[in-house]
Amino acid sequence: MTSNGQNAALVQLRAFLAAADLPFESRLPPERELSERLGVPRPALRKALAVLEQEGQIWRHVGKGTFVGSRPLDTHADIAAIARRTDPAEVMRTRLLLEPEVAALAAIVASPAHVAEMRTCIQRSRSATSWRQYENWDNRLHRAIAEATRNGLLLALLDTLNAVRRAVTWGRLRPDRASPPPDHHSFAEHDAIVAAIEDRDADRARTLMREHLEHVERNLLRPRLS
Amino acid sequence: MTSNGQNAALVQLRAFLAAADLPFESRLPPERELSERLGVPRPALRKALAVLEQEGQIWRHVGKGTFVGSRPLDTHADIAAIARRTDPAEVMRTRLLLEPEVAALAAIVASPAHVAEMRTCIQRSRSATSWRQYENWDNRLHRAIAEATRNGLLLALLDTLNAVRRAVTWGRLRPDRASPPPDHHSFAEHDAIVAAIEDRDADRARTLMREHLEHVERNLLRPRLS
DNA sequence: TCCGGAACCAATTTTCTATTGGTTATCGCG
DNA sequence: CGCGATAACCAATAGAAAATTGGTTCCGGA
Repeated sequence: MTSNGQNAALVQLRAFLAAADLPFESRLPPERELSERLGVPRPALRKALAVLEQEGQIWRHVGKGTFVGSRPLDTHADIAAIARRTDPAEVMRTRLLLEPEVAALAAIVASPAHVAEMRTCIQRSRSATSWRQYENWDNRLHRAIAEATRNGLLLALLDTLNAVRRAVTWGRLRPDRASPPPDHHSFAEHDAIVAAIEDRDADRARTLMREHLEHVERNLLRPRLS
Repeated sequence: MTSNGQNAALVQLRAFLAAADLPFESRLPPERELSERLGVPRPALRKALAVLEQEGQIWRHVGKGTFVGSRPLDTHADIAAIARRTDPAEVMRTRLLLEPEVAALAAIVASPAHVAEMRTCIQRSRSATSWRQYENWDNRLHRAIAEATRNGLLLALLDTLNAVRRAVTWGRLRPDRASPPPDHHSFAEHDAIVAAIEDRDADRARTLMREHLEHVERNLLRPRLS
């Protein structure tokens, strides 16, 4: 029992791949054509292909074909598509996971100019005359903290997160009549976070940011009381 | 000059919109059909539509149609654009910020099926016969951990991060001759991380993931010694 | 001069067809 | 019976063709 038809198929397939020396991500012939070219029945060829796929050398997909290399994970960073498959709670949980760490990192590497930018945002948010204005400056503040990390990639990811958040929250906007009360919890919390960053106290910045977002989350669930 | 044909068109269009009471983002009839229904010539209707568009009540696009509400801002995060403005070090710092928290969250909410998936990836990575195969299963493992958080948005962000990482690292691939040695540091570290997740020990999972990535980072800077 | 009508243009969606990996049924051979 | 090859069929995908739609141009008539 040195070789049956199926093992022969695997050997021939390996030989074919070695001989072809295909570049990465390139497509190899469809199964029907390949089975004919190698003189191997399709079921046997499929088993051989399954082995190679298990080994991670190729990947296949119905309607697309068989490709060399590893299956490309979805690179479609389409905001709308993401927003369709998520919800406000998930957005909040993601912010809660990300932003405390961002604040901690900002505390380590932020420059005085960054801190000044944060202070400006806080001041503008305090003098906002509508919820829309307030939210605008609140967003700018959180982005300023992200900028302070001096990590463009991280910033891009947070921008994506924010775009999704806007897309998800779309439609259920606060009535633009009133404005945030002077004792709104966020004001003091924003101050404390920026102070921690200025003090280079990463742990405190992280904790305060987490608590701040938890308060925001609570207000989201029970929005209309002020 | 109380009303000419064009003003009449605007009035009729407003009446139509009020009567229809269309939900947000919904499409209204194409111009040709609408002009016939309202008994208004198309040029006049178009001017009326232009007014409404100027007012921000509707938006239009060739081939798509006319819609109620405000034009959705097309924010498709372009992987290539991000990759151009970053570098491997930044990618690593971002992973170091994100993935420990992801591991901690996974430890809290992962299901046995998720853990089994991780174990499979580890096993496959151990039996890899080339660095490419190893990296493939390493990626799948890290993604399995992200999936275990049951947070689709977080998963999408990590996929974006990975796409950027690939784009940045592109070209400088390890030679595919050798294979990872059996005592490669990642094997034991992967095992420990998944064990911590299975034990629902979030703190341990976070710490182990951070240490693991720090080792990976060190190996990236001084790559060819094994 | 100005507006309505029609034809035309370009971007987009929709529809149809061909392709492709995956599955199932059937037959042949040992 | 068991195993595998052949063929037919299925579902997902890509690609081309056709239809749709907002925008533009041109011309005739009031």
